[in-house]
Amino acid sequence: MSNQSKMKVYQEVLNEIRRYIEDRQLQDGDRIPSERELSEQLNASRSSIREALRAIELLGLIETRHGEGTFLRTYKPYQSVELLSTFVLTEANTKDELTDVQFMLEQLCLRELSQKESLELTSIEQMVSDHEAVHTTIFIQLFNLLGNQLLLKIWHLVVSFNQTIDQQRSNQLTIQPFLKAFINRQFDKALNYHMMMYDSTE
Amino acid sequence: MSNQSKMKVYQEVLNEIRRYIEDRQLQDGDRIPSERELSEQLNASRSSIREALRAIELLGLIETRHGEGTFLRTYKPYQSVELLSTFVLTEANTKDELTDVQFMLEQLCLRELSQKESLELTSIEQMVSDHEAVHTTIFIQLFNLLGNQLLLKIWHLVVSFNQTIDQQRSNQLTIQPFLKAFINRQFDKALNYHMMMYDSTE
DNA sequence: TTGCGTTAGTGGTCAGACCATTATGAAAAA
DNA sequence: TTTTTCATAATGGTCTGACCACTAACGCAA
Repeated sequence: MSNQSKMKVYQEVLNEIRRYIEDRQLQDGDRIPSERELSEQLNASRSSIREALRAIELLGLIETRHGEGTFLRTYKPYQSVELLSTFVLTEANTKDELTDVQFMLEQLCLRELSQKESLELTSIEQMVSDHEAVHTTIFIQLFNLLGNQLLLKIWHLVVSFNQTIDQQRSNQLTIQPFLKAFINRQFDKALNYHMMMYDSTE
Repeated sequence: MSNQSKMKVYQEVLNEIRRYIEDRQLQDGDRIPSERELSEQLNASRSSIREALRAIELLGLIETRHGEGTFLRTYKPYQSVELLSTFVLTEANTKDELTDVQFMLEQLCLRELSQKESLELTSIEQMVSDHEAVHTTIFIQLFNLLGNQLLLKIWHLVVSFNQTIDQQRSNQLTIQPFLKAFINRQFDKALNYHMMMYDSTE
């Protein structure tokens, strides 16, 4: 490995793998070269390759199948969940910041939606009748309605971190009125209900 | 390693380390046993120990110092967020989405600031006289004023990805009035100027 | 054609070696 | 005595090579 900078080899490997994925526009389910191939191509020992792979595996970015290979995987944070929860709990600041950001992003989403003229509400309306609808599910739909995939990803990332330390945020008592207000385009009312979700649990 | 379940060794090691920290109530800066000690105590090879340690190092939970040892470190999600962003932001995001998100985050920041009663504006006021002040610099200050480091980090990441394709967004003609309006707490006016920065270049 | 066993490729794990860096303490110098 | 110097031990960083376990693919036999 070109170890020019004093960066560790496994860090460099990380970058190389990322670049590899980027260049080839790999997507969910696509295969990554075998550890031995990477070892040869990147001129690093298999140990170092593995250190990098194990790290991104723990992050939830890849999936490893014994005897088959290593595969890209859409980010599912639940690998690191338990792990982080033990550590993060102590840091009150961090927890608050996470919650705040999640709240602000959701509020942002609602505000943006309120300025759209036409909204395709069928998916939302379905959830009113579905009493199992959860906070996360709902906002996935709402962010989808906005159409900005990047914002959805960012929000989803924040949520996943937040879920490690915090619990189910809203109950049916606030969710149903919230949804109904939103569908009727009473956005101020919806924003109020949304705020209540965070007030009640904090 | 007891490898009873088909869980990988490095996963078990992860749990053991977590338990170790928990039992002893270790805190920021405390030392973790050396790789060789852990290897012996947990009955696992040093490679497996290292795979586990590298993983949590990447998460930002520990810090490693060559020749000294491995130390616990207060967890801040910034590192993980940054790492994940390189994977998440890279994926097929259109330039428009990046710009939109940047704009929305800045707007969010301004809105939040407008609701604060007291603002420490000295740092902002300095920039009015400093005619070299740049869009990025200004908003770093503004996000700092908000106080949420995570939001700043997210915005900054978006900007850094955006700058690769887009350049200097605002010129002095819009920046100066924007700053003055903000300082005088004319937030609606400031928001307008902010919008103009994006209108003119799009 | 169908079924089965061999085989090659892959990840999982280990042991041991060597290097680079740091801390420590003993010996030498002041 | 105090300070400096330097050898030594301990630590992380990296590599090599080996072996096991699992999977898929291929070819041969029924």
